[in-house]
Amino acid sequence: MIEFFLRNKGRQIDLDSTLDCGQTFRWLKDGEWWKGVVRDTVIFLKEDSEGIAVRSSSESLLGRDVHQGIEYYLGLEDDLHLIHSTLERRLRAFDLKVRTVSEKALAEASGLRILRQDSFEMVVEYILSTRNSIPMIRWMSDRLSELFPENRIDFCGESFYAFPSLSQLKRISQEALIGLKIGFRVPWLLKLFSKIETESYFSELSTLTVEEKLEELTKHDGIGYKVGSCVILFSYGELGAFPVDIWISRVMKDLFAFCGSTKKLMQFGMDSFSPYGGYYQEALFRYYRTHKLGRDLK
DNA sequence: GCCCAGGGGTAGT
DNA sequence: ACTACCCATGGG
Repeated sequence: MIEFFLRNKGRQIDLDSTLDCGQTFRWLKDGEWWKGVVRDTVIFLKEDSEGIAVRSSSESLLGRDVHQGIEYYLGLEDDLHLIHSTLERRLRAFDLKVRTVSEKALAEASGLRILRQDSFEMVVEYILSTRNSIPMIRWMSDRLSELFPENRIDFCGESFYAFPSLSQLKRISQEALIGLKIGFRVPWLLKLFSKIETESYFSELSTLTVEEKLEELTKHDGIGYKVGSCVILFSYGELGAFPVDIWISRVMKDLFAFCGSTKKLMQFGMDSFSPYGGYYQEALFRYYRTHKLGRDLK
């Protein structure tokens, strides 16, 4: 076991809002510790005012030293001061209600960071997210991982499962997926698993522009603008991506009196809050959900 | 652009 | 028990 302490050094992070805001599905809080699997490494995180205590099952993470791997994964390299001040500048173009609500939302999300997750895992999990709740997405994703005993990692007396690779999922049967209550999403996943040749297909998309990434991802069944922009934001660190779900479309109507298709709302968000629309979107999403606002809108 | 199926868990009443 | 609601997409 590797154990170390990651000092804040002025970089704020709030693990609760970062790991429980809908951008990631498999992290669980157990007492004071957040427990999760990043690729094939089990990570435990515990936060205090000085920084984050880290326990890791491996010395390396994402092809780097685990210290640097964690900093990358948690988005600690993002300059939150710059991001928030840029967003506040963009917000000056709007009226007092927009600015007031947005500033509250941003203040409450002051330690929320965008993660850099695995692109293949994000694609599969966000296809599963279609018309689904976060606990069910977590359940499906965990059961899917447990189908592969070779993915088990024992750490600190508990068992964890790494998310399956594409080559593993190519071997999975339609019946097995149906058994995981994946329902109408099964044909989308089967088509994806058979069509894509190597997992590097997804990581290679990182060199494309946001528009090109969206165009490529939405070629696949089960990936529309919402799922595609989530993958782009949460795995490629495209901080301008602006996923539009039911909550964000309520926000757009409530704050901006803006109605329209997912694509139009997404484009409005990307254009208006460039290059950090993703951070603004997460703050609004969290604010409206935690305060249960806008539910009487459509 | 509009409408609708797809399935099951769960929180609120 | 019953209802409304889930971080939508694809096809008609």
